[in-house]
Amino acid sequence: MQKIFALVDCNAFFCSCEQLFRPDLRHKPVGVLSNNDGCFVSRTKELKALGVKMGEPYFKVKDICEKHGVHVFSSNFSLYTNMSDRVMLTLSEFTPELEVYSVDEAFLNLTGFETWGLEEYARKIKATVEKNTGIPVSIGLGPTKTLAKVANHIAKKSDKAKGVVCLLDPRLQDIALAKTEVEDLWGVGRANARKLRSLNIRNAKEFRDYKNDKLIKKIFTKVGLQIKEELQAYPRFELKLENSNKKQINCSRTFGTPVFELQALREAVANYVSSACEKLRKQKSVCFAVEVYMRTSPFKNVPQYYAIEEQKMLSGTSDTRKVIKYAMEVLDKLYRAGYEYKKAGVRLSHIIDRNQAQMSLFDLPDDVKSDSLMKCMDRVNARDGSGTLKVAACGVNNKAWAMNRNLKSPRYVTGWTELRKVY
DNA sequence: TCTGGGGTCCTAGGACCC
DNA sequence: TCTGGGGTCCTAGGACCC
Repeated sequence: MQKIFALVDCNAFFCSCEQLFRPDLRHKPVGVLSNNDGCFVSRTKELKALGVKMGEPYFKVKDICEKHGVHVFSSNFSLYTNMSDRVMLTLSEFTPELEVYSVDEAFLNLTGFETWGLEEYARKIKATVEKNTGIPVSIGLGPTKTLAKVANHIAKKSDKAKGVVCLLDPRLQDIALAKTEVEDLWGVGRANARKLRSLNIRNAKEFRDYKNDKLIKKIFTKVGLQIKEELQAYPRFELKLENSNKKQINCSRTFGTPVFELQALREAVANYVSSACEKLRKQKSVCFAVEVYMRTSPFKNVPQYYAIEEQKMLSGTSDTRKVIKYAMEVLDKLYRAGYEYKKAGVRLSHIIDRNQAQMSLFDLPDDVKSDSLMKCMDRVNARDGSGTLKVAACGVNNKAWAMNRNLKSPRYVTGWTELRKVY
């Protein structure tokens, strides 16, 4: 039986979330900035029309924004993840199999739904999501994930499509692929687009019909060939269903103001470790290694320094205090005085399920006391806001390194409102 | 003045083993 | 001085995604 994939993608997701609580901003140019109010990460179509690009640094287009009365927000991730949960919950009612691909995208398995009238069904999904959550979405349908992506791309751009495009008919695939530039394909980035162009492959149809598979595999690896086959309507990427745990957990931030002192770096890194360990405990895992890095600003004409090192641990842990201890050893070793530090980060890796963690002969695994302390901390922070309870190394005030978020919207969705995830 | 953050997957190459 | 071949595991780095 032919498989059928749908890709549901929220339109200008972060902006749509902000507009929900500011109906006066509907149909206006609105943008959301990255952390530290750095660059644009979400734009309404009205803002795109003003020529503001994705990833554009805010300071470069501030003039244009002020001139056209653009409403600009700092990012408010707790709002976005909360809204994302609601969207995904609604989608889960329409399919037995849902893959949450990112905060604003999901793949649905609609195989065997033909009898319902697929396009009608997709329109019903779209209408229901918008009714339940207020978030507008576009939907692409196809026999493979890659073709569903292409369909979605067209659904977003075309006025005629009214938000839904179905690419199950091979004749429509021909037309759609001929109109799709190779760099707009899912999985084709800058480097591989350049390679394809050098073979005189300009659009997705030319790629799909290219004869030399061996050459594609050689210059573009196995994945390149899989993409090509997906364009030929052979499914190569399946839905990823299991709520899979992260294999590495990062936390890094650019500082609001540059940092010179070791003590300030220690505080910042301790905070990043805390947040990473919280995520680690949430997925009931432990890690065996922590990596720390620090850097100066590559955009600034000052002496540059970048250092990174991993510290392995003798036993798996998710105890914030233990990981901080290891991280501080690395940090102290890497730190050089006299540099203007602009960013630091940590990465937890070698992550395994807590139950599978082997006992070590040389180091004590997390004991019951550690577990209950961490549990208590997580509970309080979930209830009263993150950072209510922390370990002392995180510091308490005077955070020169804290993020600038001057344009943040209020806390619209408050308290402990996490929706149960039972997709 | 002001340029984000968090992930995954693949491959090549080295270390090691028999 | 001569010095195979195949397998596995790990890591660094590249590319890509949203």
